[in-house]
Amino acid sequence: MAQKPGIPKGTRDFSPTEVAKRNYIFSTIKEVFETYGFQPIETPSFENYSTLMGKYGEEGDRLIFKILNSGDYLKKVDEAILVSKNSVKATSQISEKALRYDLTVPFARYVVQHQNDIVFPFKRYQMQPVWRADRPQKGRFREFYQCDADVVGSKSLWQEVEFVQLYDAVFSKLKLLGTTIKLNNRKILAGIAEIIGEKDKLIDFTVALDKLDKIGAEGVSKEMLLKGISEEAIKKVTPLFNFNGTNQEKLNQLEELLKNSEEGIQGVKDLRFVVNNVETLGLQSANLELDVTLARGLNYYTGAIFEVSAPKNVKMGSIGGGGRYDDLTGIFGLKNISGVGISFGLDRIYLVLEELNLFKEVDLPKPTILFLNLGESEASFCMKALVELRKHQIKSELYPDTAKMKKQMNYANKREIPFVVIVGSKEIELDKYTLKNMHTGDQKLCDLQELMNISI
RNA sequence: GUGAUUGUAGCUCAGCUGGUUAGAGCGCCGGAUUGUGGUUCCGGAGGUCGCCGGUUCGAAACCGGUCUUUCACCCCA
Repeated sequence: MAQKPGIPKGTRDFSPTEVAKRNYIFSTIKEVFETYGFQPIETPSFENYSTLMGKYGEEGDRLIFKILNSGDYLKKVDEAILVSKNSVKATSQISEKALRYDLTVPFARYVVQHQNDIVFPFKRYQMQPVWRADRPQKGRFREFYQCDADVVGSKSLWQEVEFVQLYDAVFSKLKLLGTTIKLNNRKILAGIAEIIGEKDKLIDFTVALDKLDKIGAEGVSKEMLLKGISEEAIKKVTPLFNFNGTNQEKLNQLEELLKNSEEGIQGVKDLRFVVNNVETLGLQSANLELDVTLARGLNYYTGAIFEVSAPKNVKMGSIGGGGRYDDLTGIFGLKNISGVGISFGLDRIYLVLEELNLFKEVDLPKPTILFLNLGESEASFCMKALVELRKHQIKSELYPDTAKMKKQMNYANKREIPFVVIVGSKEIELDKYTLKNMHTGDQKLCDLQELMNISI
């Protein structure tokens, strides 16, 4: 009985056209990365279990794909753990490898491991798949690509300015106009938490605040109360629920609100540097928007936080994100190295471009000329011509089987091959080729040199 | 992990409140047309109705479980 074919949940096959479109995005991002001075690295698809675990929070640990040990892996597990059916404890005993969850942690590991060979500040980019054991939904897969660019070993805020420009450059180049680059700073969030006297609830506070545009001011207040944040504190942050105006106006408001928090004031200063310089330099198509509710990846970001949303008419989660982490490599033993980076979500960008019909005509690698196969000696004659054509980079192929002409013509038609060469006994005798233009239907007898002059 | 949702031919889908040989369009293969494709006409192959179990005289249809699809929550790109 034949097995029904299928692929795991949240994974996809890509057709030639899809691959071509994806490559178009890849090469665009890559080109801009290199223009900005980044160099590529690659890391393994899977890392040591211990390298990844505990780096993304409890939720992250759950979403990491673990790889089962080889051999009789249950034999070594403590009897007590097996009996207790404690999955978490058992996992650490039956798995010592796990699939990459993002590109940042492996990069941190890379930097520490190769610190002696790296010239700091180190600017690297990396475009590889990552895996998450998430439940798939719109724009969310279990295998997807991230395109990251990070700088380690520099605390300069010019990097933040450059990353905003880089985002703008890529999306402009992709003709994806009207994206919004949201900018925040963890110091602002920490400052606010300090002002309202809920410093220890920073994470709960920001996670709730992050949902403002989704559940509204009322929903946010409710969630904050639920997390044990006092009513009085919530009252103090209400101005943030209606936070608008230009970036400069927002900065002024924040300055006033945070005047009693040293950290908060530093955050305002940092943001002002970035905002002012981006304003001076200008952006091609993106909008830079200060967003105090932005709180993604707070587990490790310490300074700037970025997130890019697609143009407003497209319903899609963020298509990019990033931020600064002052002690990126600390967990692997290299202290005082600051990192800042951004990421492009290739698969989501693809969906957005598709929805907005922004893929230019993709060049599918397909032959310009198909030689029909009308028999063994004819095929042999054609192969000699093919050798020459291919030496001249002319994409060409011979229909592999001797089949009816209708069938071979059909094949050329379906693959949209623009030219067909017909060689029968007549042509062999004349040492010529009948070249047929599949678009116009015209055909003419020509020699090898004329075949080579085909340009399409 | 929680809550919904989907699953019938290669593809897109019909199939009435359970009733006997499960249909269409497109695609595929062959022929009309043995050195000429896209059009047309004719013919053909292809499905244990996602899987397992239950209810029933009888299940593609009803019920339960499981997998899958899509979506929301959580979280994230």
